Amino acid sequence: MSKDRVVSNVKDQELIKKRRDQMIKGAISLFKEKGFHRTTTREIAKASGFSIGTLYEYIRTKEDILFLTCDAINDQVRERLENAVAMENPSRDSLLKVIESFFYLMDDLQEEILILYQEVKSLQKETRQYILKKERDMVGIMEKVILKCIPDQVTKEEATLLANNIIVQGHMWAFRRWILQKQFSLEDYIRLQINGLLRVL
Amino acid sequence: MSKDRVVSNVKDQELIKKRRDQMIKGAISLFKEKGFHRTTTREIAKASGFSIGTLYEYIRTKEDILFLTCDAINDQVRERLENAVAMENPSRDSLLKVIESFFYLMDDLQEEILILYQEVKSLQKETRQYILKKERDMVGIMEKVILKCIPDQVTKEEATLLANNIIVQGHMWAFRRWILQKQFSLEDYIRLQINGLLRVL
Amino acid sequence: MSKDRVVSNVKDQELIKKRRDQMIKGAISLFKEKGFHRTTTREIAKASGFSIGTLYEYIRTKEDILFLTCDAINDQVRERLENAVAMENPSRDSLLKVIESFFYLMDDLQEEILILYQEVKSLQKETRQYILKKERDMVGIMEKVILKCIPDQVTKEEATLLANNIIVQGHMWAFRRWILQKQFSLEDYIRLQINGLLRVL
Amino acid sequence: MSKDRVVSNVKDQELIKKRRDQMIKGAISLFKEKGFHRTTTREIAKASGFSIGTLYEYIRTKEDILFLTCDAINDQVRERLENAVAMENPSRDSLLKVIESFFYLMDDLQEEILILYQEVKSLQKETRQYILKKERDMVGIMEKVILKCIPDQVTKEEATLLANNIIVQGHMWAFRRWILQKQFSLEDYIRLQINGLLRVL
DNA sequence: CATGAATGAGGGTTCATTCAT
DNA sequence: AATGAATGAACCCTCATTCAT
Repeated sequence: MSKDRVVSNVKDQELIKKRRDQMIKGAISLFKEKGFHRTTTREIAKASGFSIGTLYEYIRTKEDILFLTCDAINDQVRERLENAVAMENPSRDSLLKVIESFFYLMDDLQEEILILYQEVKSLQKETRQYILKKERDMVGIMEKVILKCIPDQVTKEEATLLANNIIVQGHMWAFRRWILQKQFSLEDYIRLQINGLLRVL
Repeated sequence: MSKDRVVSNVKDQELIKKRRDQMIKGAISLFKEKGFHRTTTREIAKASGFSIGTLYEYIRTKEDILFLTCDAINDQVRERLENAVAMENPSRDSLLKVIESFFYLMDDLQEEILILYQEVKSLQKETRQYILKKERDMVGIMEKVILKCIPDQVTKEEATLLANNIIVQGHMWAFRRWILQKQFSLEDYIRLQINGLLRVL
Repeated sequence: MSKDRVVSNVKDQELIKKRRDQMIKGAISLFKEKGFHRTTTREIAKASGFSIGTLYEYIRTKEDILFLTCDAINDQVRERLENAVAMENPSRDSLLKVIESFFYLMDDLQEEILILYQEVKSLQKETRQYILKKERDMVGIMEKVILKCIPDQVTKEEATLLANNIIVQGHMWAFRRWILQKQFSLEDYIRLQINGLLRVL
Repeated sequence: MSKDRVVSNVKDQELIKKRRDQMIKGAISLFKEKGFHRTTTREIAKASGFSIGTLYEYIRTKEDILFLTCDAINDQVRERLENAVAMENPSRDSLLKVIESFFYLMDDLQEEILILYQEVKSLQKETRQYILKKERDMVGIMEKVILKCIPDQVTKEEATLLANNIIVQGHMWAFRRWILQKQFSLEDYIRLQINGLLRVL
């Protein structure tokens, strides 16, 4: 399990999950507000509803919190993307539906996406690569959907790039909101981007 | 002048420019390596070739260094983009040339782009907005090129989005290199992205 | 409570009192020796018997220490003055006794008085005024004693000035000791000053 | 000469005097505002109208400035007191005139007196004693006036104490202005204090 | 398991002083 | 004699982490 990368003094696995969920929730809201480096472990403990001592019963270092947080965000995105994918049968139209869902998802998780973009670099190499691996998996999912839905229109290579493009177009709604969300409504943004993609597909 | 947002004790304007250039150079190389927060002012001073006391003769706070650095990166990108733009007469082909140049430019300034993506959020609101304004200007340049080169193919709205897409496609070559640069050579990446855009244009 | 003007991370109120008492004791001995500005927080921590980190668990800024110190000195003087006052019934003689006690008290707290004279100005305006208010209260006590003991010999105005004179005559034994204590023994000083006052009273 | 206690690189004695006068003027206005420790040498240089480099041509250390300043204040007080004394022939009345003049003088030099009270302690032992010696001389002057004017009413001892009392009553108009000047006009203060003294004399 | 007081390395910043020009 | 850029020791304060209770 991915969470086993973080060591805890506590044995009770259920409790670990419960406490870490509290922790992640607190951390996300703080990281949104002030970023990882400007957030103190004391603040995270407080936002999580327990003491600094207790916090350290469930992690080893502050970086562990960042890892758990990034991982949780990743999982959330992935799960919801997989749900969207599962609902559709392969067809050009369903691909568009998936893309649309993904854009809505990104709108929903804007701040979380921002955290990923800005803080992953603070993870140690090994942990960072673990997170990036998951992101790669996400691209893989999108790529597979593309290849399944429009096998004749794209090469493998093109599908890979397309998957990346689509995902980054979702992300950019979050990380470039200071420019995009001033000029486009979410619906316009989705319509226009899908329009652009349509000509390609 | 943009640099006047940062106060210096030293009066000699030329010297200020010289020292700040040293500073920016040192800071960029350190920020690349360990990010803004993990870099100490002492390290920056050393990398710049002078003492910590001297460093603080040319800035007021550590954040000033980040601002100067981001601003310098921005200027560099902008200048080179403007050069590329200036070389071409308006035509569909020349638009492609500009895009290509931009992608090469992004390849060249990968690490600098990464700094922008990851550290701008550490600036104070006002300063951050100053930097973002410049980024908006950059989009404006690209948008204008599009509208000049292919006025009949795109609406104003589409041009705006296209400009953003192109720029972010350039950026992603930098910030997603862990995935893209494993699967594509720069030339392939450019070719494929431009191919995709061709169908749109 | 006056001490609540200073914020602490620690919750245990008794511990706060204990640690701050250690702190004040250490600070006084250092301020006596080298003054507020030449004393470092590390020295205060050391003199208090704990680490710099612990020091800052009980205060927010170095100035807080000065405030706590001044306030503690003030309280000490006041308490002992009130004790002296409480022991006497109103009469001309008892007024003299109170004055005498006050002079002995000043001899006892010479160095502390010096700290007040020299460092209060380093407090922020608001805090300084809080301390000065307490000093005004002290004058009020003395004034009341005068008015009670010799109501027929002095107007309200004269009592006010007299109270101030007496208090400053006490203080000057401390802050002019380099001249007074070379020429007078404490007993002589008290005798002579009271003699002078006698003619007035 | 007292000023020779401070070493200068510059030879021209007149220039030294001129520059140091500028310096003292600047320093006094800054010390009034923020005290010795919170004033930087750069600020003093600027307020004096020359560069930090020039400042250090005329002194050796920051403390030298404090010394020169205290000494200048002392001299000013002394000179004006001596003038007042010189104008009178010995008599009980002229003593009162001198005292009155002294009080007016203290009102005039309030802030300067405050500087003396709060900053002299920052001088090195030897220098401090030099300043205190001058203050002792001032007491001597007052004492002599008393003994000359009312030789039959006071013993030598009483005269000494009286001189100190008068001087401190003058000073307290400055250092306790936060309480006295709220309740008394200068004229009332002088009248009342002299009234008190009258009964003694 | 939970708590929170204690720790001290380390960070940003200041400023008296020097010295080459 | 005047200048002001350069220096670095030293200061205040923070905060991740530990550990006794």
